[in-house]
Amino acid sequence: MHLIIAEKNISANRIAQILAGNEKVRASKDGNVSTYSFDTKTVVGLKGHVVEVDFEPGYTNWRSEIHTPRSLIDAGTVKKPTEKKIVNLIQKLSKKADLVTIATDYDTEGELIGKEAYELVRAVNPGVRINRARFSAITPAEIRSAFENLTDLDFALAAAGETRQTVDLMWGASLTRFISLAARRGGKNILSVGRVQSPTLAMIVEREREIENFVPQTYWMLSLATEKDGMPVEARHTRGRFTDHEEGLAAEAATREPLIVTDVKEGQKTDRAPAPFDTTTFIVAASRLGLSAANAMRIAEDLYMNGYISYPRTDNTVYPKSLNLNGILDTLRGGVFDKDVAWVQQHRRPVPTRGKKESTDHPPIHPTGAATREALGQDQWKVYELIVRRFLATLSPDATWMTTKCLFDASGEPYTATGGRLLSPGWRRIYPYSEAKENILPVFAVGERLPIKKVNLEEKQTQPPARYSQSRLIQVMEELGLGTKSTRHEVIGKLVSRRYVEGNPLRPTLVGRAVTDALDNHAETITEPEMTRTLEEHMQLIKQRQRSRDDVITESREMLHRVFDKLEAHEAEIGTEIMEQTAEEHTVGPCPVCGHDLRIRHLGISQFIGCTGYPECRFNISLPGSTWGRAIRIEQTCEKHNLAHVRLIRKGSRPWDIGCPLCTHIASNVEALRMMPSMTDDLVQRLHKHHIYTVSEIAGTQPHDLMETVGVGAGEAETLVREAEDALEILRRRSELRKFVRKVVPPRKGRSHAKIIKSFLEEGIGDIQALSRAEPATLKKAGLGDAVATELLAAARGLCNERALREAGVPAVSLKKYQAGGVATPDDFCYLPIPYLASKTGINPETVHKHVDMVCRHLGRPTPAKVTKAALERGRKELLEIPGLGEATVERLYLAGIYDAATLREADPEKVSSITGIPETRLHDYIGYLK
DNA sequence: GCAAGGTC
Repeated sequence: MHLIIAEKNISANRIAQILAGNEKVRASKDGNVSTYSFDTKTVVGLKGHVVEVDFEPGYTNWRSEIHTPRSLIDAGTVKKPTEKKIVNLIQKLSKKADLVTIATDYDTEGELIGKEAYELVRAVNPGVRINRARFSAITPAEIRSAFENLTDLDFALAAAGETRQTVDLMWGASLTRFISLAARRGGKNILSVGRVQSPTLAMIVEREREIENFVPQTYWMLSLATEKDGMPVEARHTRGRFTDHEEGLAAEAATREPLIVTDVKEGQKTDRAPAPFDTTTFIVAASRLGLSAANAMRIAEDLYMNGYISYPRTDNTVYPKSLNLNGILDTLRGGVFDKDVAWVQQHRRPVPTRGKKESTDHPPIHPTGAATREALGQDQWKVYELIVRRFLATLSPDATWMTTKCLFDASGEPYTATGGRLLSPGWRRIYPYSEAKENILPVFAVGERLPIKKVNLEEKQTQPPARYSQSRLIQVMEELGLGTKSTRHEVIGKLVSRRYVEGNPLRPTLVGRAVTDALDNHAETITEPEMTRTLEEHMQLIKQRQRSRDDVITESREMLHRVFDKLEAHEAEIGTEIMEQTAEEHTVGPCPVCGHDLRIRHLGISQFIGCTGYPECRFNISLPGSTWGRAIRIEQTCEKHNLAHVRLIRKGSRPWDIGCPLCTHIASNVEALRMMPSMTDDLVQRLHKHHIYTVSEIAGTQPHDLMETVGVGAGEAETLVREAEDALEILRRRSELRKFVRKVVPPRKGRSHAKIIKSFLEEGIGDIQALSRAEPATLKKAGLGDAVATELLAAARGLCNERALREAGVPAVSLKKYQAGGVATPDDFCYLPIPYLASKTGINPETVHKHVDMVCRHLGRPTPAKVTKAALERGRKELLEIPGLGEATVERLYLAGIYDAATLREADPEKVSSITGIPETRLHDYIGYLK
C-alpha cells in the first residue's frame, strides 16, 4: 500500500482526485478522520501540526524551587501528540504501507509538519521507504509532476522550523513565568511574553506614548471662494500651511481683486485596478466593512470550508499561471454578479493585476464557487461579495481621470485649485468599496478675471498620530515580519484576551504598559522585532546547512541566560513596578466615607468594591459573583459620585454594565430598607447622608452609634437595629429560596427564575420552609408544570426534614445512612421502631436510640424504650428458630416493633398483620409455637 | 497556567 500524507484534509481529497484520474476515489472515515483511496494508494490529511513541543515532565509547577523559570532555558523538550486520532490512524496505516509519501505544503512549516509525520511513521515501521512530493499549487499539472519527481524530505529545512519552535517555547515560557511570578499573578491573570506578541504590544504602547506626548502646533490655512457661471470654486493659497499667524494675516489682507487665472494645466491620470487579495490586504478591506480581523478570518475560513472561496491564508498576491481565471468567471455567471461578470468578460484587461508579494504555497484569495445571498448569513455574504468583486476588479481595466490644475493671482498672492473628473471608471464600476471623489472645476481661460466672494484664514492644529486599528496593525506586523498570515490576527486576539490592549483602534491597558515597561527596561530583546529578524536569518543559515540547529539554539540559550541575569537581579523591583502601575486599573474612585480610593477586589469567585482605607474605613459595595462576569472599571464615570462605572465581562456573553456601582448599590438596597416597619423616606435620606445604605450595615451598628450619627432617640435606634436584624434574616432566607429554586428548576425559555420568585413572594412563600408546606396549586400559579412543581415540593420537604433532623442533633454522616435506608422525616424517627431503623440503616441500635431520643425531645414527644444490640441479636435468633419464619419476615416484624420471642408473644396479630402485611393465620402459628 | 505555528 502506498500511503500519502497531506497537510490538511481538503488537500488530501484534492490530491487523491487528481492522482486517481478517471478512477473512482473511495472516501471513508476512521475515527472521524477521512481517508481517500484508489488503486493501491491511500491519501490522508493531517491537521497542520499534529504534535506539539513541550518541556519534558517535571516542569509543570511554576513555583518549584528547583525548576525555576530560568531552568526552562536548558530544559529538555518532548513532542507530544495533540491530534491523537490522526496520529493513531497514520501509525495504523503506516504498518501496512510499503511506501510513504509526504505531501505537505512546500514551506518551512510544511517541511516540519512533514518531518513530524515521518517520525510517526518511522516509530512503527522503521524500514519503510519514505519520500517527499513538492508542489506549489494543488493543480493537476503540479501534482502530477510532483509525484513523477519524488524527492526526499529536506531535514535541514525542517530543522529550521524546529529551531523556531524551541526558541519560541524557551523564551516565551521562561519569561512568562518569570514576569507573572514577579508580579504575583496567576491563573487567568498571568502576564504572557512572546517573540511576536511582546513587540506587537510594545508598538501599541509606543504609539500611545507618542499620542500622550504630542504637542499640537497651531497653523493657518488660507483659502478664497470664487465662482464661475454660478459654480462655486474654492482655491487654496499656494503657501499651504502658515505657521506664523502674522504672515497668514498679511497674506489674507493682501488677497484682493482682481483675481486672475494665470495658468490652466490639464492632464490624465490612471487609477490602477487593485491587486489580488492576500490575507493581509483582505483583512484591511474587510475592516472597512466593519469586521474585526478575527471575525473576517473566521468568516473566510467558513466560506473556504464550504467551497465558496480559495484558501484564505496566503501571502501571495499574484495569480499563478495554472489558475483558470476564465473558468472562475464562468462559474460566477448567472448569479447576482451576472452583469458585472459579463462586463468584465467584455472589457478584460490583457493581464490581471499583480501585487508585490509572490509565494508558492497558495494562490491569492479568489472565489471558487457561486453562492446566493440566501445560502449565506449577512456577514458571510458581505465577505463573499467583497472577494468576488475584488477578483473581478483585478481583471478589469484601470480607471482614468482627467485632472485640472489652475493657478490664480489675487493682487500678488498666488492661489491654486485642482479638480478631477472620472473619464472612465474601469474597475470602479464593480468595486465600490473605495470612494472615487470627483471634483469638477469649471472651464477657465488664462487671463480670465474672477470675483473674490470670500477670503478665509482658518486656524488649525496638527494632529497626533492615530492609534492602530486592528487591520493597520496587521499591516505593520507584516512589514516588520512579525507573525504569519495565519497568526497575526490571533496575536492581536491574544493581547486582548490577556487584557493588555482594548478597543478598536487599539489602546494599551495599564497592565499592557506595565509589562512592556518592565520588559523594555530589563529584557529589551523580547520587545523588539529584531529578534524575529535574527531568528529568520539563522533559520536561513540552517536551511543552507551553514549552521546547525543545536548551534543556533545554544546561542539563543546563552542570550536568554544573560537576560535572566538582569531580570533576576531586579526581580523584586520589577514585581512592585508592575503591581503599582496596575493598581489603578481596579480603582473606581474616591470612597464617599473617607475619600481614600475604592478598588475592585477579586477573592476567588466573589468580588466586591472595597476601600483602600480598610480596616479604618469599612465601606464596601457588594458585586454579583464572578460567575456573572469579572468586574472591571470602564471609562464612563458617575457625575454624582465621581466613580467609574463597572462592567461585568464573561467569555461568550454580552458584557453586563452595572453602571455607577454606588447608584446601583443604593437603588438595590432601598427596597430592603423599606422592609423595616419603622423605616420612613426621611430616615432613608438621613441614613444615605451618612453613607449607610444597607440593612446589614444597620444591623451591624451599635444602637448608640446610630443615635449619634443619624440623630434618633435611644429607643428608636434599638428598634431600628432589631428590625434590621429581622429584615436581614428574611432576606437571607429569601436568597436561600432563590438559590434553591435555581438549583432545582432547570432554566427554560420563557420561565425566568426572577418571575417565579416574585410570584412566590406574592403568595407569601418567602423561604424554603414555607415552600415545603405550599400547595401544588400555588406553585402552578407561578407558572410551574405538574412534574416540576411536584419535584420542587419534594426537594423542599426533603431539605426541611434534613435540616430539622440536623438541628435536633443527628450527625451528618448518620443522616446519610438514614436517608439511604428510606428514613427521611422527623416523624419517621418518632414512630418507626428502633429495631426497624437499625436494620434498615445498619446503625447500632443503641446509637439509633440516642438519635431517636434527640429528635423526640426536640419535637416534645416521648422517647421509645432502648433496645440493645445484644438484645436485638438474641431476639433475632429466637425468631429464626420458629418454623417457617425467615430473614424477610424478621425484617417485616421489626416494622411492628417485634424483635424477639417476648415481643412476638405479646403482640396483637390483627394489628401486626395490618402493619406488616403478614397474614394473620401465620402470625397465630408463630405465637402458637412459642406458647 | 507558558510561545508560535499549523488547521477546523
